[in-house]
Amino acid sequence: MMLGHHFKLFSFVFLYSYMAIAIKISLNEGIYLRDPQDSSLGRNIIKHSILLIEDVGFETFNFKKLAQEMNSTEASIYRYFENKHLLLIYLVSWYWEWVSYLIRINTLNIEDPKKKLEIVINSFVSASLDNPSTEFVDESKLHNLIIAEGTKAYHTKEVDDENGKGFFKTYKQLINMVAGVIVEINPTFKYPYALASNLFEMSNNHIYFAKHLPRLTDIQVSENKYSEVEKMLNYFSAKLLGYER
Amino acid sequence: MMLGHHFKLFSFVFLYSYMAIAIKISLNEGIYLRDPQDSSLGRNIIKHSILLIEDVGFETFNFKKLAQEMNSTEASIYRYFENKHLLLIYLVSWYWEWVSYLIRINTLNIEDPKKKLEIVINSFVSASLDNPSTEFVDESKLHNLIIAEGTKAYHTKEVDDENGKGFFKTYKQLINMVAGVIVEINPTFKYPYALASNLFEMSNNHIYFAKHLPRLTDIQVSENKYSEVEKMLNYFSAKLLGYER
DNA sequence: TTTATATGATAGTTTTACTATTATATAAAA
DNA sequence: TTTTATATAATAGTAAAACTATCATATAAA
Repeated sequence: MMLGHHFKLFSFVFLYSYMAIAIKISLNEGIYLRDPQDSSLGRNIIKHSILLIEDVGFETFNFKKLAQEMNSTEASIYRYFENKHLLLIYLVSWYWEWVSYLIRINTLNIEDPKKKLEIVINSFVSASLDNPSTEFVDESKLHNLIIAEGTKAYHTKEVDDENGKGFFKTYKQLINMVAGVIVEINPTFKYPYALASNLFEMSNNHIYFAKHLPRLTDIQVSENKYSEVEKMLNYFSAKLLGYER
Repeated sequence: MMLGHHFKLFSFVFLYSYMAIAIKISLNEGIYLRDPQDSSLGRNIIKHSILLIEDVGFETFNFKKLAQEMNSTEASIYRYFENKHLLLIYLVSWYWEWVSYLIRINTLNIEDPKKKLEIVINSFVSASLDNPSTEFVDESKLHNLIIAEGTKAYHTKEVDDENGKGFFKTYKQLINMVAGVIVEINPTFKYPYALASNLFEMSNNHIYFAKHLPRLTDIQVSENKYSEVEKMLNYFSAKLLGYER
């Protein structure tokens, strides 16, 4: 039993350091003041900000409440992020990077681009499920946050300035990868980037609509089961790119 | 000359009262404390808030700045709207109502549902152009505001509560009308509401992308000329609903 | 052991988001 | 015409949000 406990602890530590090396998410350094992945306080900021924003909404979320929630201080959080807007960009970027990673590993041995696009769509819709990236990021909660608040990261007056600094590069790379798959399926399709970004945005939008404004969509969701959204996006893609399913 | 002046004034008054009767936009009364259409101060709030939000962005916009801009006081504005969030809902609702109105009058004598959908798409894309609704609402600026800030009206923690109060009814009615056209074109199409809302959101999104994050789209826009967006949306619709263009 | 660095504790400033009060102008009712 | 109701302006104030600054202490690196 003592040995068992010891082993468990060891495997946890191993798992953790493996994760940290293997898929440490690398994000634009301009987003943060100090890399939150490099300290337990930083990881706590990420962890609790996901929970708190999801709970109270981005508008009512602030660093004071976050500090209380994690038993730290406002000033300490300000040493990691200039303001809550940049923290949101960090979280959203994390999500984009995570979805990219999911798509990359799940399409590794896949040749058929139609099958690849199915995996892309499945990753958009259920990036929450399967393997978690790290113990401090709850992917399911993060996905919910993206669905409700994600577009606020780039719908601001600072978008051009921040885009110039490369803050949205991970999103553009993700869309670029998906557009590549679309072109593989149909090289004559005129709107690969628009379709790629639309599939991503539509996925989040219609999950949100199903939950809050159901008359704006046809699909239904129940308890984080998004199979109808997935079916719809696959249907749209097949129709637009001209293949049967 | 005296007569001329008098006549001009008269025609202005006539025009104004005609407008007020003919297309006074009726919006859910819960959105405002006092109907801004009923006083010149109220109309000034609408007029200047559109200009100011478009100029500084919704996050940095506040009632103090708005009051300065229109030579009034913060307290006076608060008698019309509880807070800036409800003012945004008002402006967004106005836009939805205006687009609905445009679609209604422009499809009045049209029989062919495919032609109707083209008019719908044209209204989504260029609701800014053609006839203005009233002299105090700059439709072109309002459209820009919707493109940049529109979805913030319903991406909040209050969405369920406010939806219960009917604040988003005009949006749902608009989408319902468009879904009706879609069903006319193809009665077997499984996602009429999703396609309708997606056409609307996609229109705004890709205009925004073209302006600020061009690598997320394939289309280009120049100086409020959105013909490429229109072409794309028509292409998407035709493909999805299975007809030639 | 020294020194650098991170965090906590505390306090403070400026701006935002309101609320309250009174005065005055204007419109409606008597 | 006078009274009365209502709208707006002017002013002042409060509470919270969004930071910034300082110093003490704990911990890690040199």
